[in-house]
Amino acid sequence: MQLELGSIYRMPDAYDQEGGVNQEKRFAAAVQRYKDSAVGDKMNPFAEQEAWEEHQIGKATLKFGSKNKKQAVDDYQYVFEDGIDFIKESVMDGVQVERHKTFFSLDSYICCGCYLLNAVLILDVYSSSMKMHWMARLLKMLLQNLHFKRFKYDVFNNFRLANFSIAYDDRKTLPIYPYREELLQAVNDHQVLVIVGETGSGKTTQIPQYLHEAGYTKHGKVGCTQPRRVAAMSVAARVSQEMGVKLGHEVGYSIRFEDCTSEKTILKYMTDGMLLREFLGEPDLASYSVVMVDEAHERTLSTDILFGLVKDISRFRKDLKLLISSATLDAEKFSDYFDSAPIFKIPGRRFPVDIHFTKAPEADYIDAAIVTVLQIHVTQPPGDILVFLTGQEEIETVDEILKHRTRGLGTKIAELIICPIYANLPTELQAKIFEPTPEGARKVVLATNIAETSLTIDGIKYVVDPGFCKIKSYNPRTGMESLQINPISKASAMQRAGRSGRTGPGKCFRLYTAYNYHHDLEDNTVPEIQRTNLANVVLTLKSLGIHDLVNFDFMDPPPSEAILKALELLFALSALNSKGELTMVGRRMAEFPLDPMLSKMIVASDKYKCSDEIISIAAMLSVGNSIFYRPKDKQVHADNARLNFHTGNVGDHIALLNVYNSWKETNFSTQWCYENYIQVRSMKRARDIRDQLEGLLERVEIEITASPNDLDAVKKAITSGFFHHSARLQKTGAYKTVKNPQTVYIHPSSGLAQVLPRWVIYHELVLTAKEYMRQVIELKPDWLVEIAPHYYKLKDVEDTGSKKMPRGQGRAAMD
DNA sequence: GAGCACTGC
Repeated sequence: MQLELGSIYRMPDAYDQEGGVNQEKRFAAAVQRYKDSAVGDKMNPFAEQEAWEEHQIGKATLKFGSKNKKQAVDDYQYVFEDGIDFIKESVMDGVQVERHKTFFSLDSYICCGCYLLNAVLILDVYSSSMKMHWMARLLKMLLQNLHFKRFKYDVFNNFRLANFSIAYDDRKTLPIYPYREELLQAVNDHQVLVIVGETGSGKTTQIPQYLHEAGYTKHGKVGCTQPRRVAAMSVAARVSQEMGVKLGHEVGYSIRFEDCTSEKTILKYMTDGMLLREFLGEPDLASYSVVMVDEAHERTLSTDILFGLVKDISRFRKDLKLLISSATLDAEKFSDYFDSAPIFKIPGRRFPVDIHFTKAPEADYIDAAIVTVLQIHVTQPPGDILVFLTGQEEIETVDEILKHRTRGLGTKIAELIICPIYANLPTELQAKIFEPTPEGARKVVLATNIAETSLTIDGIKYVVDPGFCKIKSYNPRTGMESLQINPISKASAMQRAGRSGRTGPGKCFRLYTAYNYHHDLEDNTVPEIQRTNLANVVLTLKSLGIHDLVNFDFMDPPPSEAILKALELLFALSALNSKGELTMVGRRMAEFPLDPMLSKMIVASDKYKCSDEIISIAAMLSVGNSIFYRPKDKQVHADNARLNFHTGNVGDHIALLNVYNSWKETNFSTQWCYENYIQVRSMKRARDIRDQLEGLLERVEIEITASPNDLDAVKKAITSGFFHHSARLQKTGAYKTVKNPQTVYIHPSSGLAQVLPRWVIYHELVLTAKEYMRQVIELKPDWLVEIAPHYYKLKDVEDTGSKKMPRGQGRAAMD
């Protein structure tokens, strides 16, 4: 199909008033090149738009009724014998989509154009007529895609140049713009405002600018929090472009490891956790005139704590304006919490999404998902598919089965490109999902929850939602965490469905019945604060001078048992005194952005002269369990590589230290990581954390000292933080925790899993198939009494059962 | 001898 020049040029939005004539010439040249290229004819960048228009026309004539029903049934004629019967139940309406579709089409066109032609030229043509918003999106898309790396520089240059001339006008086309005056009036009249802004409304980028234009930045900053680092960075970058200032000057962002602000900064985007940290240094947020908590509906731990804090300070700082921005579903809850604050609604931009449920419940959602994918592939028009699964293992299984089944069908069906994506997947493999789908093929993205909020994939038209996800929960009684598969909430289901309506009208296939949806799913996911270990939260609040935690004004209070457990722990770590006040130790601990037990371990390392080793261990532990890479087909090699760091049965903490130090010796070599089955990304993170901790040591006046030949010193420092995570070997080969006795096991991935020392200290308890201790070191029982005499008495650690120990066990390296 | 959703400081 030929590219229709006029179809672009007639669109008023794409037309630049002043530069029109020049633009036209340049554009014509670009298009000529496009036509000259061999591949030019193969693409129809506007297919998507045409399909959409067709759909809209169809909608106008068909409307509802029996005719509509019939079509839905026709759509899903079975191709496979065991096909799944879907019923279209509802349509999630798109909002304000009139002309914006143009730009969706344009950027996918340009994307192809960059790839096949000349990035600079095409962008040059469009740069002054294209909406900033799509420009930013496009840029993101280009940078994310490995194929486009070499265009980075040029695109960026054009992007910048383009901005100066068009920034202001473009802002006027966002859906929020007509509400500008009304919004500013509302902010003026009320101290707290709940803003309901759907995706694409422009609230995150525009509201802080409106406030700045209205003079709110004269006496303080406008701060805007985001739940994720990338969001804070990219939004700040966009706003600085729109305002025509350099990033880090008037507009900046602040995230961990990276403070891109200066004294000039008046619009500051940051992660929610970062604002929480700022509270510690500035408990009344005196330097802010407005705080906007964005994406509040996500209810991250930090957001929830921020709510309590900002609500509190708004009582005595009447000049501080609060904006809470959230998705539609729970706006009233936010309003109630903030003393009936008014709700301000702003429409967004999204295409309509048809929602289909299964007629009958599906017993096996994995199988149902596979069948649905194939059904879509065979019966539905082009468009990529996104399948939500719960974890790596499921993704690998579905990947295999899909490959197997499509191979069986041979050339009868079009090519199906399968792309797995989950957070622990190495970055270079993740990039695959952003590659454009070749003509005639269809892409299936198998994703975890990462695709629900954290990353968006263009071109997704169909979403398959089995209705499950893995959720972490915490049992305060046993101190055990578990990661289990749970049904998702309605809010989550809506979010997943919406993922198909980003670049055109979409369809969502839910692998559960409409009855299940309405009757069995919770409205919202239980907020994190109610299912997590609160030790760190309590320490933070205590260091802010908040003493009465049980009566702290949480929007959804955590279980009081969890608070008491946290208080107990902090007392045992001597971070709190018997009156519940912060001690000197506690004050030092609060400086570290770590779990209190890790912080205590660092503070204690001063005494044992091994702070150098301890901060490496703390950094490695806080990266989590994603250090070692263990692909399915090379498990034996990976396990051997891991055991190399464990010679002498030194314990997992020391093994982690060995990993870090070996990596450091290679001058942080990437190659070394590959050779040893270690995740580069995790190691870099560990290095960043370690650097930060090193800086903080100075702040709490702990000298950096190393005791390379005294592992006992290191283990004693660890014990100082983790003494209540002690366990003793039983006759059966299981362990029993010393306080609050329960039966636990060493995790098979531990270097000590075959050794079974008599006494161990563990880093964490995780409930999976069994109650497992993850990251274990051996311990001399007298240390417990020596290090924590207030917690252990001699009788607790008497080795009464030692003679009955099974032969060959309980004799580890330390004898 | 088993299995690590996702963020954030």
